[in-house]
This record gives sequence, C-alpha cells and structure tokens, in this order.
Amino acid sequence: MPELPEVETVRRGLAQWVVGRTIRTVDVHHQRAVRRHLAGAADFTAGLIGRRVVDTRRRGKYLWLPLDSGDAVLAHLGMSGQLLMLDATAPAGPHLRVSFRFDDDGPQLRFVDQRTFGGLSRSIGGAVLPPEIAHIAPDVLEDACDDDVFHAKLRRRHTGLKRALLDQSLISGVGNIYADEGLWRAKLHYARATETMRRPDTTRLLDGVRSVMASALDQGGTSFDSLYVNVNGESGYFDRSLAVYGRRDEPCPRCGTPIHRESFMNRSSYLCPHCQPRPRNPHW
DNA sequence: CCTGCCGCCTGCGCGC
DNA sequence: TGCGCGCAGGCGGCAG
Repeated sequence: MPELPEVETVRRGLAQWVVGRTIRTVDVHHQRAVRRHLAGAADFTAGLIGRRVVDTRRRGKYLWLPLDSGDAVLAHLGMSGQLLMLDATAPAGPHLRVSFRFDDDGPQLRFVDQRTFGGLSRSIGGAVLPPEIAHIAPDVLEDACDDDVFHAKLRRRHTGLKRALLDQSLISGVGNIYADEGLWRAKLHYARATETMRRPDTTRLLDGVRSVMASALDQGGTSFDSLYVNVNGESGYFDRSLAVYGRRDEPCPRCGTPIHRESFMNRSSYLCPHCQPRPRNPHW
C-alpha cells in the first residue's frame, strides 16, 4: 500500500531511469488506468509522443513527470500500482496497464496495477504543479508544510484525529499504516476530537508521522541497483519498522500491552490501549 | 461549507 | 475440494 515513503522511493528510482529520455510510443492496455484523463486514452497518448521527461516530482501520494511541453504525466498508485523499469523482452504479465517506450530503445516504463485503483493522466500545463491536485495539501515532508497552519486547520475541524490525518486536503501523504504508526508514536488515540488538540499534541503527532516516514524511507531507498523501481510494500522496512500496524495481540514495543485491532472507518486501526487511552469525549 | 459514506477493484485466506 | 465471503484501502463524488 503505497503511502508517502513508497511513492518517494518510486520517484527517486524514476529520477535515475527516465529523466532526459524522450517518449517514442505509449500503449494503454487497460482503459481504466487512464480514466482520470477525461479526454480519453488516445488524447492521453497523443500528447506524450515525442516529449522528453525533464524531472520527477511528488506531492503526498501523487507523483508526476514534467515534460518539455509543459505538460506532465500524473500518476497515482492507488492500492497496488507499480511503476517498473523493464527490458523490452520482459513478459507483459496479467496486470500491465500502460507501457512507455523511449526513443533510445532502453528499458521501458510500465504501469502495473492489480486492483486498478491507481491511474495515469496527462496533466495539461501541469509540469510545476498539476491543477488536478490543487486540492492536495503540502505533504508532511515538504518545506511548504506549515505546522502552525496545520494545527489551526485541525482545531477548526469537528472530527476524529485519524480521519483528519487521512484527509489529504488537510495534510498529505499519510495513509492507514503511517496514520496508525504516527498516532502510536505520539501517544494519541485515533478518536481524539480534533478541536481539543493543543499545540504540543500536534507537534508530537507531526514528529511521530515524520519520524516513522523517515525511517521507512531510509529502508526503502536501498534497492535501485536493478531495473525494478521499488513500490512493493512487502519488501524491506515493511515488517521491521512497524510498531502496531498488523500486530494484533503482539506486545506494544513501549509498554508490553497487547496491541488492539479495532474497526474504524470500515478499516482496521491498530493501537496500544495503554499508551493511547480513549479520550473522554471521542469523536467517531 | 462541512462531514462522512459509498463504490470502485482483485486476490487471498478462511470457514463450512 | 470448492464455494462464498470478508478483507485489504485511497480517493472522487455526492448525500445530508
């Protein structure tokens, strides 16, 4: 499940493999992969051929490849999307959605996505910041992410803390896994009413999210010696760095209390019932 | 305007 | 063995 560290790992891989190369052909193998390109697959492709990739950028879980035309290839990996660099002779595989060939006949860029929640589009004039993601707030690792601004927005909300953390228009890059991990590090409960957050609470929360993401990034960013642009959440840090996510009944690394799994927002939330006590006035 | 819920997808693992 | 179901979950759209 790609969240910010995984997407950033992919972006770094792409920076090595595609910047400076010119697109020769683009094949859309599955229409759903370009559904966000409203003008259709043919239009998506037409504006890419002959264009040179000049950079790689990311905000939150979105990444984009600015082109020399001023447009950009905008990508979201969804639940299961991968951007892979593969030799032309590599087999297509059942989940191949879009493939890019370059005019140097070098490794191809392939968008592979089992569950098809992800997708690509061509963002018109989106090289600097695609207008399609104007509603996405700066992510937790950006300089543009102002902690005071986030705190003020949080206090104006009337909802639970985890819901707010997952709202990409408030702060971006955080998904279910890093939300749970960040809340655990900050010793905060997911149902804490956002309007009751004090500045030190917000500081702890942001510290928690940033630190867990930083260590994930450290451990995810080690495998660029092959053509494979790592997006697979199962590899590397996934098992080692997580304190609570997916660890029901295992001891809390801090206090030993068995981790709880609770259903919240129709998904799993993992927490330590001792370190993260339920607030007196929870906001579900 | 704000909040919260639904639908979109596929593969895996479990219980009967 | 096989079938059905729950689960994984990000996000756009929309209802209230």
